Amino acid sequence: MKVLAREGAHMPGEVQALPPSQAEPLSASLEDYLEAILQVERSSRVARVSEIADQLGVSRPSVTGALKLLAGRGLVTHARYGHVTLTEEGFRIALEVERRHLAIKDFLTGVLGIPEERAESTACKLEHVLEPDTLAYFVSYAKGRRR
Amino acid sequence: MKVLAREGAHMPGEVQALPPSQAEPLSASLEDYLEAILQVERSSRVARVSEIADQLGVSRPSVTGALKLLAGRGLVTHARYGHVTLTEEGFRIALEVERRHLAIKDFLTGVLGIPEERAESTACKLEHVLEPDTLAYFVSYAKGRRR
DNA sequence: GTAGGCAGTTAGGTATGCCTATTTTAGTGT
DNA sequence: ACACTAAAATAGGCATACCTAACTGCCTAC
Repeated sequence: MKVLAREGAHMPGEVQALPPSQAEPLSASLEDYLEAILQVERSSRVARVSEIADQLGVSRPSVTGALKLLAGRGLVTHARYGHVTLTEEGFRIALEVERRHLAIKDFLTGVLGIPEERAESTACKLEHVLEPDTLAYFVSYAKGRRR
Repeated sequence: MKVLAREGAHMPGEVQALPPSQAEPLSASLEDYLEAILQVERSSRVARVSEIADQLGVSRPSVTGALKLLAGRGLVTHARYGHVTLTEEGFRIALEVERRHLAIKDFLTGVLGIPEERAESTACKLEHVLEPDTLAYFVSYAKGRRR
């Protein structure tokens, strides 16, 4: 019973000189940063490093580092000592992540009856783990049940 | 809207001179190793490093490394160049992990109708993410539905 | 009894993601 | 104008979890 290779596995076979500008899926962590930036933008108009840090419960240097990666992929704009802005593409992805998050949370509260707060934190984790078409099963089950 | 601190966060506040022999929850990865060892033990009587490596799709050195950690926590017995055996405690945990895995898989296939193979790989990921009492909601929902 | 071969270990390295401590910068108040 | 402060960036580290390459030890076949 052979199990699939791990996600994080290091595959030096096909070397990839350039940084993963596009393509290559975002890590769970970077998705979280995008989602957090979206939320901070909404509540504060402009996103600043410290707000993002507070939102995610990480240190500011961690945010700075993540922003560098996201900027490298063209998902955020971020001038030194300046504000953080989602690019069009970054915004699109952030919305997508948020959509998944809400769908999962709805399932957990609506179908399973898990309390709000627990559903929230669980959704945070599930949203990075469920493949899109797997998530679709959750969504359509919830929908069928509502009908 | 403050989010909880990340799981992997480095918390040097309370220093911990000794290695995490007991206490401290196992990482997802180490749980996977325990589960894999259990399965290999069942199919081969004795677990060997290469079988565990094959089972998980990782290299042999990765297994050796993980075994060192698990042995340090008293969860496996592992003589250099010898067989790997789960201790009583390791066995208990491995069973628990497997139980969670199966419960999740049952939910995915039985309730949501997700196909076997996809349910299997999804369960692998969910099993490390769902808190015990959250999992209980999944289980009891499936049960209520069966009735 | 010894030579190979293969399982297993060690050595060393990469990637991610986080941290603290320290420095730099920009904006503000006087 | 300039000093101060608070935010942000660097520098340097640690933990986890992988990898490849190279070495070691065991066991078997001759």
